[in-house]
Amino acid sequence: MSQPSPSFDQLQVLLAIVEAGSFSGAARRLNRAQSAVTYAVQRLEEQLGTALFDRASYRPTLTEAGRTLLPRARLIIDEMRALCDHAQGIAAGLEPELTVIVDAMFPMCALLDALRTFGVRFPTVPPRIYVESLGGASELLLNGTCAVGLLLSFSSEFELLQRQHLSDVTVIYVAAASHPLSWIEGPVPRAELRRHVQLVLSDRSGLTGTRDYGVLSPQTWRLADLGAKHAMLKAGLGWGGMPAHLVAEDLAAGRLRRIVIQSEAGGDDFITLPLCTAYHRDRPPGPAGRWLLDHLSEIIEADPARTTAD
Amino acid sequence: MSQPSPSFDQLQVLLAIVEAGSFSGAARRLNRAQSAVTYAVQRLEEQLGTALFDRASYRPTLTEAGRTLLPRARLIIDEMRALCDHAQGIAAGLEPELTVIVDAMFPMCALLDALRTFGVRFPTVPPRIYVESLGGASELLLNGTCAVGLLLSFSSEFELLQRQHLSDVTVIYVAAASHPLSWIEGPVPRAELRRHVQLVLSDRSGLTGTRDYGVLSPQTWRLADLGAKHAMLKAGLGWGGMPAHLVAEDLAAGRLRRIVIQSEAGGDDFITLPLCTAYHRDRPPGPAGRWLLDHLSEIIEADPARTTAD
DNA sequence: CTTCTCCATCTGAAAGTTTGATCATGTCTC
DNA sequence: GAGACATGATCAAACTTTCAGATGGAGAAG
Repeated sequence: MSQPSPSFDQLQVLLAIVEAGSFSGAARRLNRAQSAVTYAVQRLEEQLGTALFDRASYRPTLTEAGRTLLPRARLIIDEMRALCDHAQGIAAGLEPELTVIVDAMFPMCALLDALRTFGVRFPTVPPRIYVESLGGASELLLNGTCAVGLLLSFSSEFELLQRQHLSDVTVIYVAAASHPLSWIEGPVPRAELRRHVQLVLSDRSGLTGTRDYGVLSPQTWRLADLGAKHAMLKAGLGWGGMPAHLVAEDLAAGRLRRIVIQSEAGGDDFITLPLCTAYHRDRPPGPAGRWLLDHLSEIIEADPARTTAD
Repeated sequence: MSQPSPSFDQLQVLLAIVEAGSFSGAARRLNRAQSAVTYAVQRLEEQLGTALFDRASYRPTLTEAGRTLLPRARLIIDEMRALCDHAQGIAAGLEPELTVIVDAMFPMCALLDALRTFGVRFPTVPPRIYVESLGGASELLLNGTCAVGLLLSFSSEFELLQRQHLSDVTVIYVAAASHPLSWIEGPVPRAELRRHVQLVLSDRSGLTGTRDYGVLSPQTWRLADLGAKHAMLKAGLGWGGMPAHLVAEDLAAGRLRRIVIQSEAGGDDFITLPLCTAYHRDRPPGPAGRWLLDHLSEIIEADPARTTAD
């Protein structure tokens, strides 16, 4: 019973008629004969099983069915146009999609800013964002899952990744306001730190090896997710390092307190980790990926404060 | 340069191939010759300007372009199928859409329940909901904007509307906890009420005429929107009647207090307004509208508490 | 009343699509 | 490793769909 589905072209004719207000007007607009338009509409109506236009009056007017079906037709046409644009972009050398791996420590708001512009500049390249920590992040670049990465550049596998330094992220030590360490006035002696559980971001990939960064306590809980670490810090389950921009709000609101570590030689009481853009040498990104990395460099160069606060 | 857009049929072939895993499998599934499938894919690839399948291996595999384009194709096909279903529903006598006018006093959650089932039962009839108060509601039925209505049945124009009683909504008088009337212990004398501003739901349609319901104070503020009245009551700007089910939460939380009116003859201290379904006699609803009204009757008959609480 | 524009219909011609046969190639079974 | 089997590309012929151009009736405009 169901006739072959309406063709895409028929829907375009339908739209053209509605916009032009008449069959022959649509024919002129489409550079076709009026009889072709009439024919297309007749076939469409036949396939849908319902009249779309009321020809009783001089100007054809949409029936109620036509009126409610119209938005669906418009949607289909828009989607088809998007598909064609997408394909055309691919044909012109753009990536079909852009997979991005972001280290959880990376200042997300800089990336979001960049992606906003990216969406306008490359509407046909849908981005796909992965978030991982430490070695897990570079692994996605190495195994080809992601085309470009925004990473911490201390990882060990230098050879295969092409990297470019971006900026630094500041990691400070914090604990919940309810945590015993918060009660101590002034710098905290290292001996005291060792008596409390430290929450350490870990890494199931094994790529960062056994090296640990900033681990001061013998009692550690390992977490593979920075969000989970954040939550456990706020819950008072331990102390540990966090990127400054991720805890600024909690510090201001008093939910977390900064822990200043008593240092032997008056050294820094925070850690600076270098951020970088990266991609696999064997699979350099296309124009869209290239643009995203360059644009991020510009953004962060223009406003380095992003990585330390907000 | 841009060839004529791909046809809908070509996308279907694309999907069939992906599902079947081979060209000839797709051909069997579509009851067509294998050469037709090959031809369709070739044309599609030519029109899109990019290869979709990698034929190097025995089984054709999607290229990256094909993989990212596939969801778009699927979406278009689904939308087209929805359009056809919609049209088929219309052809079978269903309404193209169902416009419903709901009185603001009507217990919305009963309608939401009904609409949930409605969406499953009539996936091709998109509902369109209007909310108005009093005469404004029946007016939309009378002028043909809406096919069915859920109204208070005290309005005056009986002749043109076909109505069916549903249930009653209980209107009680309330004031904010901060309002002077809330401070009075026990029933409030009418003389006291007259000294405070009463918020009265009004009606710009003029259909309910000059009749007022439950207006007790000479000082009135008229509001055409029940939500606004609710907000102003909570802000303590006056006292007034509200459907019990809309203020139950506020009463429980103490934001609003009920006002019991001292009555001369021990009468009720609340108002009962009859609810009804309605439609214009000249434009009876189709199957979908009919179903919605009947189903609402059943729901409310099964659980009349909906209209008084929750 | 004339002229213009509108849409439906008819016709043959052009374009697009399908079929069935054939071929080269890759996979599976024994 | 040989034969059976399945796959995709290609081609020509039959077929279907779509198109342009001409014609006619009906409403709108002057």
